[in-house]
Amino acid sequence: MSAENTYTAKTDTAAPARAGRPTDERKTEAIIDAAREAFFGEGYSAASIERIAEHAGVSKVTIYKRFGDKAGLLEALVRRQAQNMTTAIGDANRAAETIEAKLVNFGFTLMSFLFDESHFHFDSMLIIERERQPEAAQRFFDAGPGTMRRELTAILAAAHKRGDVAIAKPQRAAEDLLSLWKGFADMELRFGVAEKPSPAQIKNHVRHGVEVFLRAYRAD
Amino acid sequence: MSAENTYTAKTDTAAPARAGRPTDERKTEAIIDAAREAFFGEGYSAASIERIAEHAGVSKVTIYKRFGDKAGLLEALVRRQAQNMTTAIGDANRAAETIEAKLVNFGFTLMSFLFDESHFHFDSMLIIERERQPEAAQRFFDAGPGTMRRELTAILAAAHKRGDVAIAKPQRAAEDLLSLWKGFADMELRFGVAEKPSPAQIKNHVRHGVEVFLRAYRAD
DNA sequence: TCATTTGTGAACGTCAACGTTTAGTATTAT
DNA sequence: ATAATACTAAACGTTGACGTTCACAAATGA
Repeated sequence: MSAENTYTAKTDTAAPARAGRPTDERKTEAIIDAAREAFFGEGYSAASIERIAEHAGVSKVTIYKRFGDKAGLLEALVRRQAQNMTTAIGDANRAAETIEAKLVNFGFTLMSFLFDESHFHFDSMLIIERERQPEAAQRFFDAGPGTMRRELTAILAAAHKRGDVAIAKPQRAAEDLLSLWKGFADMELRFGVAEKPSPAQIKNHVRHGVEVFLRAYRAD
Repeated sequence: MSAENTYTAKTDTAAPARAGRPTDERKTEAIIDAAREAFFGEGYSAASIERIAEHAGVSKVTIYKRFGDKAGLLEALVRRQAQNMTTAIGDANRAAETIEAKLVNFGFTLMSFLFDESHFHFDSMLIIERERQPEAAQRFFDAGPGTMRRELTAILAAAHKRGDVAIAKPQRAAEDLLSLWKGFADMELRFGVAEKPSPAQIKNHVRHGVEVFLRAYRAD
C-alpha cells in the first residue's frame, strides 16, 4: 500500500535499504505456488499447511509470519489469482480486424489461462468455501468472471453499434458466449482426459463457440 | 443385490418377515439427506460424520453400521444422486410436438433438478474429490451428465433426420446446448442470489438457451 | 418369555492439523 | 563486532474428527 518499495529489472529482491536480513521474496512466491497446487488439488479443508510448507521448501512458521493463518493464505492466493486473471484479460483485449477475430482472440487468451491454471478446481473450491470467506470470494468473482463479462459485453455492444451483429442484450449475449466456451472445458474435465488440451485444441474449442454464437447473433 | 426385499406402495418399511428388530428405512433416508446437505454445503473433508448424525437425528454408530465409513457414505450418496438424476431425465424425455417444445421440456426438467438439488456444489465437490473415489465419481458422471448428453444427442440426431435442424455433429451440438443451459446457472451462482430461481425464471433461462441454439442450428 | 436384531449414548484411543513457542542460525546495515 | 531482522527445526498444547467398544434400551419373531 505504501510507496517504500524499490524495484529492479529482475525478480531479484530489491535493496530494502534498511534493517537486518531482507525478506526473501522468492519464498513468498514458492508458498503461493504450493498453496495454489494444494488448494486447487485437494480443496481448502483437505489441504494442510504443513504439506504446503514442505512442498514450498519453507518453514511452517514463515507461512504464519507472512499470511497470519490458513484463511489469510487463501485470501492472498485469491488476490493473486484475480490479479493474474485481470492482466491476462487485458492482454486479450488487443485490436483485431473482424469481430470474429476479436472474439476468437479474447476467448483463446481467456481459455488458455483457465486451462493453464487448473482454474476449475479453484472455481469449485471457492464456491464451496465462499461461506467461510465471502469477501475474498466476492472480490475474486468481481475481478475474474466479472471483468470478463464486462469486457466481453463492451466488445459485443460496440460490434452491435457497428452493425456487425444483432444483439439487443449484450450482457446476456456475453453470458451465452462465455457459457459456450466454459462448457467445453467442463465437459472436457468431466469426461475427458485430465491432461490440459493443446493450444490447437483450445483454439478449436474457442472457434467453434464463436461460430455457433455468430450464427445465432449475426446481423442479417 | 439379492432379491429379499418386499415392497409396499408407500415409503413405509415393508415387513422384513424374519429376525429381530427391523431396520428403520426412514433413518437411512434421513442420513442420506443430512449427508447430502453436509457434503454439498461444506465439501467432503469439511463435513463431519458427527454433525451429520446429529442433524439426521441418528446415532453415529448407526451410520457406521450401514455405510462402513465416510467414503462409503459418500459412495451411497453418489449412487442415490445418480439414480435420482436418471429418473428425472427419464421424465424429461416425454413426447412433445415441435423440436423447440421438446428441447424446452428436456431443459426445464433437467435444470429444475439441478437447481433443486444444489447440484453444482455436488459437482464441484466430486471434481475435487474424484481422486479419492475415482470409480464413484466416474459412475456418477456416466449416470448424470453422460446420460444427459446421450439423450440430448439422440433427440438432436432425430430432429436432424426429420429436417427440423441442420446438425452435422449431434454430440457437439448437445454439448453446446447443455453449456448454454448450465452457463446460466453458473452465472447465477457466482454473481447472483444464492436462492434458487423460481420455475418461471428457470423456464426463461431454458427458453433463451433453446432460442439461441436454434438460431444457430436451424435448418434454412 | 426368550432369542435376535436394531439402535442409542457415552466413553475411548488415535491421529492429523492448526497455530504457538523457543532456542538457535543466517543475512544484512551500521 | 553488534544490533536487527528473517528464517528454521523441533517441540508443544489444543482441538476436532475418525472409527471402535461397551453396556443397555427398543422392537420384533418364535
